[in-house]
Amino acid sequence: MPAIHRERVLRAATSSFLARGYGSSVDDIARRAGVAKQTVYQHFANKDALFKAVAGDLAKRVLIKLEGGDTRQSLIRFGVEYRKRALGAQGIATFRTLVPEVPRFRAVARDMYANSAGEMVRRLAEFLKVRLEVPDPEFSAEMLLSLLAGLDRMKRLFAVPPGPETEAARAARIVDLFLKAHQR
Amino acid sequence: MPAIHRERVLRAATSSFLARGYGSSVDDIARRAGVAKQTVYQHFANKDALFKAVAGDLAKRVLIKLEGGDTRQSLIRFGVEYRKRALGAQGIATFRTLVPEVPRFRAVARDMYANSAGEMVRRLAEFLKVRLEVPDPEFSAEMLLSLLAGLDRMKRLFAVPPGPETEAARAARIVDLFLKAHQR
DNA sequence: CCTCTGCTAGACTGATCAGTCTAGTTCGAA
DNA sequence: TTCGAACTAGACTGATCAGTCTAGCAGAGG
Repeated sequence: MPAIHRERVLRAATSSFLARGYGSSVDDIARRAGVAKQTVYQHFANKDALFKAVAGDLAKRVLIKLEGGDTRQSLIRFGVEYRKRALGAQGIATFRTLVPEVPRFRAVARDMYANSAGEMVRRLAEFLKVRLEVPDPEFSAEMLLSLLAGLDRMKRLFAVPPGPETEAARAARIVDLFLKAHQR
Repeated sequence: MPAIHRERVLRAATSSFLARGYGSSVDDIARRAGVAKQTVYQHFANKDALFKAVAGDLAKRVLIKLEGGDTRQSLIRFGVEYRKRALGAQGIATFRTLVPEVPRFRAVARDMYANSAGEMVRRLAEFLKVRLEVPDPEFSAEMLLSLLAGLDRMKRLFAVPPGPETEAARAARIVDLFLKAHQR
């Protein structure tokens, strides 16, 4: 089943689901895509299948590369970028859309975690193992990600306005705390 | 408007919302409460009002006291308890229920944050100020809470099975990392 | 005994929505 | 030119649900 409008439907579904959660209607998605409702069903068996396709796409948008150079500077750059994805409007909307539906899509949800945060842990652990010779790199990686997007994500999720600190300053402070905890 | 069955309705609504999110029906809530639908509407103007009442109650269930004694031991006890509330089945269900509805209840959501995580930050900051003479107690408190329930909450939310480490061991490890970062 | 309040059962309205169906149109390839 | 695949508009079915309405019951205070 070759498909001309599949991509168009997928993009529309993504923005519709992000805006209104799983509850957004197939009619709305078709309208946004500028496509007949029937066309949606030509490409996806049902709403659940469409949602899974969207969710799979969304998961991969968090991924970031860790670059070389000075360790502290690399981690700060990484921190700023990670926070931008995880705490930005789209990251938060993704969260709101996916989290409540996890119980109905457990397997997909686990895959999504593995492809996003899980993959970040792996990359970061590798970096820390080489740079800091940490005894348990995976644990340390998880702790750094927790510091970068723990309570701050909660604040965004609960509509709490952010403090005055710049993103760069906050990332630097967090990285410094993390590095201090890993001094010999 | 004195009210015999108000409490009963509220409890039923809590478990219904936790189980199926805001989408659970008023009929279901009435059935769980063993009460006529009309009775629900005698106590709450509409579904939104009922949801807000439930949400307000749920928020306060995270609160924990910090006890005296050895600093490290106090923090570990606190950590274990906090993780139990934040990462336990009910804490996760609460999260799933509230997070997607925040955009429709921004003011309530902010209050809920202030009464739960926000209040924990205040108490913890006070404790750290006295015990560790930390320069920015609020920042440190936020970082400890992030370490305790950052990525691990994500894992629970995305149905990732937890590792083999016991809760006590993990809390201790996290507290030790936190304390190391705050040595003079 | 009477009345008022909180309650009950359950029918009903109007809206939304997933998914189906009909009856076509468009266009490229054979 | 004919065929078929991908598409269109829009009507339709059946289900769910918030919220209203009717009619009536139970029991406590006066």
